[in-house]
Amino acid sequence: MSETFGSYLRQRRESLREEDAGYSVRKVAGRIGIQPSYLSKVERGEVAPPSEATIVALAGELGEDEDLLLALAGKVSTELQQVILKRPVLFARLLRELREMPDHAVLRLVREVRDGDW
Amino acid sequence: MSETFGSYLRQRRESLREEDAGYSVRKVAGRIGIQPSYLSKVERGEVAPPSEATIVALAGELGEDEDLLLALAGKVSTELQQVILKRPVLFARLLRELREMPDHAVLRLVREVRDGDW
DNA sequence: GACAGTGTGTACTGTTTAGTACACACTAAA
DNA sequence: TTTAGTGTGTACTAAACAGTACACACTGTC
Repeated sequence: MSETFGSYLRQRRESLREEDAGYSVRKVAGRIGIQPSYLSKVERGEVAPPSEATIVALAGELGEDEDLLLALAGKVSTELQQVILKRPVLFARLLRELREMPDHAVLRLVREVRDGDW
Repeated sequence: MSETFGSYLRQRRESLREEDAGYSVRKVAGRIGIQPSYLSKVERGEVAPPSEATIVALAGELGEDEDLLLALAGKVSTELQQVILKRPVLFARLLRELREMPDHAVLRLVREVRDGDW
């Protein structure tokens, strides 16, 4: 796997850092409660992406979308998994059906459901 | 967690066994390539559910739905996860939107998509 | 009464996950 | 020139995961 997660994280953090010195490796690591050396290794892709909890904390700290960041790490949030696990066969069918659909079609579906003429 | 996976498995296997003696713990374990003692422990919930690969093999052997069996083990197939991971934000929104929807509404959605007036 | 087949108890194992703890070398400021 | 702050290298680890290997006691059959 190409190491997108780490470099994405590093870019985002360094970008925030240009305006706020509080976004050093040490400070960020300190705020989310991990070792700076570990965050450094994560950002450089020297180790695998961290746990879901740590990724979520990072997302909060860096103002990023949790689902996106988790996806870059190859993970689906347990929250979302719970949704599927309650009706596995049904959602499995839906997802497979939607696999090849273009974004805009799925998006239209989302809106339809939300605006609920159901 | 209440041990639904193991007992479900055992029930299914013993039911098949009534008509075919080839569904003993030993025979089934042999065919899917695991130790009988391990399958026994799994069925009695003495150990955690097996890996995805083993569950899929069991589903094939017992004529069960893979997604259902995986769900009983608290897992979502990596195949399905891949579908989500390709468009994480979009599918996250859809799934959260559908979380509270009744089965029949979701099912209607599945049909609509399949019959593709899109 | 040997024999094949059954389920299960006990003990152990390699691999993966998700990190920690500490030290080092470098830079900038006071 | 001490001091505070920076990123990173090295070494180690506890817990979880996903099983294996073997032996035992029991049942039915030939």
